[in-house]
Amino acid sequence: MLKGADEAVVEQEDSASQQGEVTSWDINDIKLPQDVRQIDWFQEWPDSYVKHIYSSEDKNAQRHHSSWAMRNTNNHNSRILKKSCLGVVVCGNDCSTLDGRKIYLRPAICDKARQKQQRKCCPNCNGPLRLLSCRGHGGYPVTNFWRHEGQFIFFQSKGAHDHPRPETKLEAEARRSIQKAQTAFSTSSLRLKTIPEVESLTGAVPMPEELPLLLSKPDDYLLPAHFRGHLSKSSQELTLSSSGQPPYPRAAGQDGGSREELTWSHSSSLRRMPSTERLCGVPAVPCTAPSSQHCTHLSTQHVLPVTKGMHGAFRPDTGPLGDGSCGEKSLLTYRSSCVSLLPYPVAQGGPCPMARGAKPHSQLLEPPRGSEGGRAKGSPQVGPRYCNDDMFSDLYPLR
DNA sequence: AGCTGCGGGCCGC
DNA sequence: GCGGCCCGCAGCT
Repeated sequence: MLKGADEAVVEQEDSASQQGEVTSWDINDIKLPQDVRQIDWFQEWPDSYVKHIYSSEDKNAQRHHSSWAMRNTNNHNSRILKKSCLGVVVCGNDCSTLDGRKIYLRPAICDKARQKQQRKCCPNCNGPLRLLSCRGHGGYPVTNFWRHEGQFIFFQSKGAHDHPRPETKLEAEARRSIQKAQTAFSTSSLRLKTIPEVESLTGAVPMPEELPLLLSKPDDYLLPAHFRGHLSKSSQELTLSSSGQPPYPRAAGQDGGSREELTWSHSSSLRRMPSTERLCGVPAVPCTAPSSQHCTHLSTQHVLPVTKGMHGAFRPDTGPLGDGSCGEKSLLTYRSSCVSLLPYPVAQGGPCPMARGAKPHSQLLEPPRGSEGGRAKGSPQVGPRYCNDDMFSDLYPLR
């Protein structure tokens, strides 16, 4: 089914792939290549017909993470894990926030949770929510395949997402946490209205650091160990939450470079706007009395300077060359639908503009040294080909 | 509560 | 047979 189309695109992808790199494999092959010269940095937003080879040490790959909302699909093959895209939850009213952003929520993975989610209202206008299904693979959802083989984890994507990017998992979790916290807060506020302690909370609506949110699981999206060490816990959390949006432009042709992205991938632009517009048009949670104050707090509180080596958290922390600093300072903020990114320096030809489809500059991703030939001592001591995804996220126009 | 992986089963092609 | 999908279960966070 659809094999003709698949193969055609795969061929295209292959031809655009790295020089000499073996990408002729298919996830269904009985034998997958083990003479891999170069493994990839974890791709948070794989799109189009792409293949990646990750280190088996890569925690994100181990967990089969994706920032797309992918659900497990039974393909009756225990060796190959298959996942299909759930699309994105949009506002049924197609509302826009004050700053023109659209609502792109992450569909819950669990069926029941998703149904429940769709009964909820748009956090912006309280209108109905609508699930925009993914039809990027011949009318069917885009599918991702994962297969562990030897010291590598093979990834293959089939189909090009025909919908905007949803929030990342972390953003969705954070939003839920905020929602819970606010609910709890409003409840306790009512109850404790006259109790002095409450004042410690006020000033405020729960400040981000007061919220039980933001990824208390440091390795949820993993940072290189060296980077982790440089952050306070809260900073880590914030940084991790920013993982989906590395401060680097995405190389043209990344992940097979679907052109469609240019037209629909505006969700990325949700995540960033000038600091002067940092007010929030999108409450992180449905607010009966929307308060941009909350969001302002969030957006300002979640700013942190990020130093060298940070390309988003999707870098193998234990994988080969987890280092690979590209040396750039960035300002990341937590970017829920409510919170925005500061306009950190967008890499223009940034330090890590690498993508399989963007052949040039491969030296940038080469291991600092001693990696000639891509391997050492028989192990895949090679530099992942990417720093990360999203390189052009800033360029996507709002719908 | 929600995410994730697994596997049985059904359906259409 | 293959691919898509639904469902329930179990483990985990």
